[in-house]
Amino acid sequence: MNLKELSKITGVSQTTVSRALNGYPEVSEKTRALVNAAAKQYNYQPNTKAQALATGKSKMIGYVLPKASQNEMPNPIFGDFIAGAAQTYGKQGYDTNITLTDSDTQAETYRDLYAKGSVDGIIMQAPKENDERISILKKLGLPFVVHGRSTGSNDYHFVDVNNTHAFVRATNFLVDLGHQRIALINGNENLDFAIRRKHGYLQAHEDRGLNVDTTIMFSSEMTEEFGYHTMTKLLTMKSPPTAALLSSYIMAIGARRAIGEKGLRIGKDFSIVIHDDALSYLPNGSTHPIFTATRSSVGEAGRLCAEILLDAIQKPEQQPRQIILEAELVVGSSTGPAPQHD
Amino acid sequence: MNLKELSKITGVSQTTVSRALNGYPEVSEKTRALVNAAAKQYNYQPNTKAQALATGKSKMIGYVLPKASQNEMPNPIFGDFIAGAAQTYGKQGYDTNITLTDSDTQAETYRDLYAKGSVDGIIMQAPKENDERISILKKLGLPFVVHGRSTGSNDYHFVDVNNTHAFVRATNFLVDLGHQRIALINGNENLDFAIRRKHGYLQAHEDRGLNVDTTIMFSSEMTEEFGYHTMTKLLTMKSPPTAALLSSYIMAIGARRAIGEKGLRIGKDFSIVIHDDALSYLPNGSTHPIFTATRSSVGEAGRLCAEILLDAIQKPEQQPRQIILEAELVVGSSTGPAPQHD
DNA sequence: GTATAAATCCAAAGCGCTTTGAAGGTTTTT
DNA sequence: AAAAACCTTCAAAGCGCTTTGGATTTATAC
Repeated sequence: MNLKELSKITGVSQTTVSRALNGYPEVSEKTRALVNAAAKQYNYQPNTKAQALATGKSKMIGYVLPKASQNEMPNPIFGDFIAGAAQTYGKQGYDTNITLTDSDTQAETYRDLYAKGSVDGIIMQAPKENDERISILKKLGLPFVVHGRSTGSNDYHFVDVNNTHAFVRATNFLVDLGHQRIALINGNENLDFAIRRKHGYLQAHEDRGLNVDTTIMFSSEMTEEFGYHTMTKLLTMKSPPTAALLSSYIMAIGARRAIGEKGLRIGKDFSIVIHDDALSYLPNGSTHPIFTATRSSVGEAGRLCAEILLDAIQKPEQQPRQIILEAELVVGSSTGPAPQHD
Repeated sequence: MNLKELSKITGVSQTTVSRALNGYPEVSEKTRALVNAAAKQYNYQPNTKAQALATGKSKMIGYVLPKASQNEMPNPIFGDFIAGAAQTYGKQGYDTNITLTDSDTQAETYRDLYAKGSVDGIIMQAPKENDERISILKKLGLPFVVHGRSTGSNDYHFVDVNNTHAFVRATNFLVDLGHQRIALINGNENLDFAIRRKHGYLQAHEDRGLNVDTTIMFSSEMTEEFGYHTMTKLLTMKSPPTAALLSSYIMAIGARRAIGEKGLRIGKDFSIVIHDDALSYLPNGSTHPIFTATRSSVGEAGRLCAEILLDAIQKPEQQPRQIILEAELVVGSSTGPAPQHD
């Protein structure tokens, strides 16, 4: 069923059908009712491609994800993020266009997406420090919002967690409990969020007059396995730390496994604070938190990104909106006073 | 940069430009080179909407995901699945169109997707028993492949794991170790895969002449928390089981937590076999498996789905291709002989 | 050298929609 | 009753591409 057919059926011109359906005022209520009824009856849906071509708007939001590869994996938070964003998209009739690409060609992919006219706006994820993608997107003039942010430039929309502050607080929390040697198990430090968390960790150390020991600072892809291996390594040191900050729940799972294997008790023998993205399939305890954590919902971030982006698409020339979410510090049973030295 | 401009620049007609770029033979190598060079220089990319409109192919694969809600959550395997699929899509220039919808309107969403001409084909996920979506997709004539399958009809493309057999083997493996009371912690049993796994579990019990105890069979959304609560419940029974089958790694993480809290040792005091989707961020041990598991890579399933779908799009009328992957049974340290009764 | 075939190229139509500019029909005003 | 104003509708152009059918040029055969 297309416009022409529907026009024939209703006996009014294509123009009128189009206008009736799109709510234009210059059509009588009589005809509008007639058209609407026919459209419903024949389940007429305007062809999106034709509509996009005619209007110049594709009603698509672009996401560019790195392909799965050795050193890059599908992001476990993506599902929750996009589900959050979709609450906003759905209402306004936007769909999501996902392009997968090798990470070294991401920038080109953005350029192509623009040249091909595939999307009206883009959500950029996992920004690095001085991320070149940002300048490219700015140059293209394609509306975009960054989930996270990129040190280096400042005039773009973003939604980020106050990662620095979160890890300052987390570190202080542990120091207050008497911990002096606190490990950091971080995400890949070419990513902006990981850099900021590290800064927070370092800053708190400085503030509290504690020495930093780079041999208990780690960063890599945030897998369960990395959490496990790192924690195992820590626990077999001559003078192991008594606590650790972990950048994700997933890594903490591995860390917990390592701690369990050594016969130690979390929260007693070893304290852990994690950053909790509030993933739906990994709730950090619904009543009482399992892990003490800095918590910020990635679904909520998705929702906010979407709102800002849709807004930016409608009115392109406006001040960058920059939202920095404060993570809440939730206290669970994975932390306790530092064990006393015998 | 569009066709018309490029045509003006190169001095040949739009027809020729189009043909040169799309590799048609009726254009001399001279002109083709000329056109290609210009296209590269100006980074010309054909407008996808116009192309789609002209050809009738959108070069988009549709996914319909349920919105996040109380009883439905973003699927943690989605990222890996789509990353696998994209290896295939990318090569052939397909992108992914994700529509999020309430789960009770999924069927309509498919119909709309078809009516709007947004996609050339669809990957259907998380099939239920007698899933109405399948008959709708068949009626529409839109190429689709199901990740999983749906008891009830049989004439469609799908890629599934042999869930029944996997859980027969897993159960037998535990029985061989002397376990007599084996719990089942399953996914939501309105989903086809969960039904099949349960069947496998039951069948093995029957084969081995074991009684089935429905009080140690559970099913729900596969979260860490559900794994934890269920395992806690099991361990506090008067006569607790000595082993359990779990439908996902995520749930096993919760189960492990519960077991640890009770001071028991996995593989010694309590045995666990899981189904492992081989998620990239949750590797079940790279050298030695953490959990004994029936393993089948969801990324691989994604790749196969994509291949079949693209094939089906090219040649619509062909026998349904149905791939049933056998899960491998990998033995890790989460299983051991049943503890002897005192 | 002309006739035939092959190789290149192009103008124009069409994909399904939106939107401009104009026309036909009603109602109101003078 | 004619003029002005508005309301409602429509034909046609245009979005950027592909593709048909035809035209023009070049190569091959007679």
